[in-house]
Amino acid sequence: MPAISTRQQHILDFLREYHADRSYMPSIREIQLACGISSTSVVDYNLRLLERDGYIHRSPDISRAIELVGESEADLVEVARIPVLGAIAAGEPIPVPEAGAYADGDHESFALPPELTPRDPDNLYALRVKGYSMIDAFVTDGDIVVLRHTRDARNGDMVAAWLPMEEEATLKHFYLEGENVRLMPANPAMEPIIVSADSVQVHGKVIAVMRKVAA
Amino acid sequence: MPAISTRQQHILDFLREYHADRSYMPSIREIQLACGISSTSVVDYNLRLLERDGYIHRSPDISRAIELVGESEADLVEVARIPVLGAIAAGEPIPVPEAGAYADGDHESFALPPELTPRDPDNLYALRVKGYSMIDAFVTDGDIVVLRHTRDARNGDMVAAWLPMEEEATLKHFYLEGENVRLMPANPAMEPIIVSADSVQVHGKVIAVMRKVAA
DNA sequence: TCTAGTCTAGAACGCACGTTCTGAATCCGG
DNA sequence: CCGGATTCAGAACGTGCGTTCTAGACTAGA
Repeated sequence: MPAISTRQQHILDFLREYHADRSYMPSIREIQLACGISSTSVVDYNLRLLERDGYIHRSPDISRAIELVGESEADLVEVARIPVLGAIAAGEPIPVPEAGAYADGDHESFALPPELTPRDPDNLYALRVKGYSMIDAFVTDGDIVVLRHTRDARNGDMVAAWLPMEEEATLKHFYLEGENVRLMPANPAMEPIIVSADSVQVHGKVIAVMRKVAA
Repeated sequence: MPAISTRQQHILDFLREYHADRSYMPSIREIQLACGISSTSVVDYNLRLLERDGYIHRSPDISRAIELVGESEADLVEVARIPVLGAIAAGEPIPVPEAGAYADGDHESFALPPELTPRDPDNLYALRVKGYSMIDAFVTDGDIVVLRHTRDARNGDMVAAWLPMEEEATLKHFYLEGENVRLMPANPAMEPIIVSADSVQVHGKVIAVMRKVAA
């Protein structure tokens, strides 16, 4: 990447700033005005140099057809926004997603990285873990668990379940065995729980877990 | 959001497709051609309706100044791309980031969500956890740990450390106490390790942990 | 059937804007 | 000191492109 004059740097900065507000690019004359340049030909001249050096790309005879190559455009990734519906703790009922809670900004939201996003990013929501009751699932206080809202789990899925009898929320692997449900901790050293199928409320499948340790 | 005619839907689709290739918007006449419309005034008419209904935003008298409101533009988030340098396991040395390994695509990369991104996203890298030796840090096989490469940790930081004497890699909270270093498991039920300061290689601070449980 | 509303056409207008031409500073190695 | 490369100015040209005017086609309700 060749060196760059201060005037060219000034133009590049203005392009970025302008594009951040509107989503289109400035005209030659707007660049001229903003950068205090006395002639459109000078703007054109410097834009040619910027294109030759690979900083921008232009399409001839087309208004505002300047593209910033690489940089910001490549770091932009489409992510799924997931609402954080509340907290999940051992002794408290699990917050239930109301209809229409997924789309809009009533709740704090969280951007799931593409690597963790399922093919079908619908019906996803997140809960903030409160307390240390779920360490057997390698989940601790402050973690964010991402769930898919569904009532039917398949064997082996990790689910968020509410046990009405025990009044307890938990994260366990789910196995349906006849009339009963076996809830297996992820940590094999812990004991499984076996309850009747109708005394388990499956709230969703666990898709991902994320934890911020430090800044 | 009011209903939308097929012609307007056609125009919206073309706007998205066009903007995906180039990063600017088509002119009225290009829309006319692409959508098989016989007059520029019809394009203008439908664009007015689309703006009235909140699908797009236009700036008068400015070429190609159509903005798609909400949707894709809002779901695009700037994320930090972090290289996954390798695996971290109990008995294997921790991979060391070589100079220049951060920027480019020699390695698999991972997009850290903005909520977990520190103010200063430099010197970050990620390791994939192999095995079950770090469950005392609530980290299990397959997890991704995000680290900041630094040799000096402050007390209380969770660090990735290599113990040459024991030939062991571990994730522990770091406390410097005189000549010694106390390494505390995140799980208070486990016992701390105390070693001399010069027999600990701190490889980095743990920034975040993420885990994909299911699709 | 009349009429108001919506949608479509064709054409022309006029500014917006990329481009180009000429010429003058400024910089630099020989 | 000099001749080429680089950068800057001013002006004019030609077209890209948003806008507007007029009017016809099609629907739906009175």
